[in-house]
Amino acid sequence: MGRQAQRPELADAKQQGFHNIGDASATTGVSAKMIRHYEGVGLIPKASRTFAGYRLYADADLHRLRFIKRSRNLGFSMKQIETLLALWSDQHRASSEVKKLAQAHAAELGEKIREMQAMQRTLIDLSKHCRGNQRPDCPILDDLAG
Amino acid sequence: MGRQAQRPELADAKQQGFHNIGDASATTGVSAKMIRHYEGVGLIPKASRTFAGYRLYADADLHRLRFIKRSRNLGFSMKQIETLLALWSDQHRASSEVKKLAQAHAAELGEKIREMQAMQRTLIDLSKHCRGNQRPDCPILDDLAG
DNA sequence: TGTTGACCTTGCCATGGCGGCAAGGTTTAG
DNA sequence: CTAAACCTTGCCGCCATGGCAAGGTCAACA
Repeated sequence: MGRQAQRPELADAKQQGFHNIGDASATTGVSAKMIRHYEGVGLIPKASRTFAGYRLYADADLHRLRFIKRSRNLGFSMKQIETLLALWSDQHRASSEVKKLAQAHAAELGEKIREMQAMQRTLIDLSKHCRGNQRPDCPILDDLAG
Repeated sequence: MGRQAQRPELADAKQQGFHNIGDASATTGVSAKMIRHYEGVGLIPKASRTFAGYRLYADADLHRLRFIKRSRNLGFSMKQIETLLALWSDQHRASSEVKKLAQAHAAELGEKIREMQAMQRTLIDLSKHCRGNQRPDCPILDDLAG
């Protein structure tokens, strides 16, 4: 007990404040699958491992994962998040760069929103003109048929 | 000349009002690639072929392709379009079914629009609070970092 | 101590709608 | 006859994610 067991390792690491991928997933909201994927594509550094090959995450890694999660929640693409992460860890960044990226993304969103609203308007409009009863005549189909 | 050449076939078919895939693509706005794909997944029937294997499309096929194109333009999924096509060719359909599908899709769009608007609002809000200058301090990154 | 069940590992396949490229056959115009 | 423009099939890529399978590891409990 005073000495360490031969190769507990995971338990050891946890006592030293590390987390396995399940814990990391649970506390960051990023699925284990995606954590591995992010590692694969280089969004996060390669995790250290236990003797048995289990991935280990320190608090800084969890922080980074939460950053990614929040960025995804705002709809940023992986490529954009790559840039955001670089800016985040760059002490000499200009905030204008971050702002530019955020505004560009907001504009992209606006574009998509406008497209979808146009679709929605058309659909609602068509629906208004459709009786929606047991009869087959339907202005919606007529419109789609041209 | 009076007699037909041995195996013109494509020229023959065109004279009979058929179209090759290039023409079909040009007149419907659906890429040749996607026309083949739609055939593969059963959205459109298997095209007839010339001796040489070139696909041939009659006007009814073009009509169907335009229907699909317009449906895609309104954001319907392939699965939904499958249903729409079935309703279109069903003389005994109830227009209520079409309307229900259109309204359901409009609702889906509304949901996505709302999500994206929420993202956009957050981004714009964060951007407002960011100076956007040469200095590194940035509320956007601060927010992403939690 | 042995077993069980919950974890972890890698790797491959699927999604949705496309686009692109390659290697080959066909047609048409010059 | 040749060159260009078409057509064919088939495979790979995108993006971000989920699922499944076959195997190794670990923790807890009897």
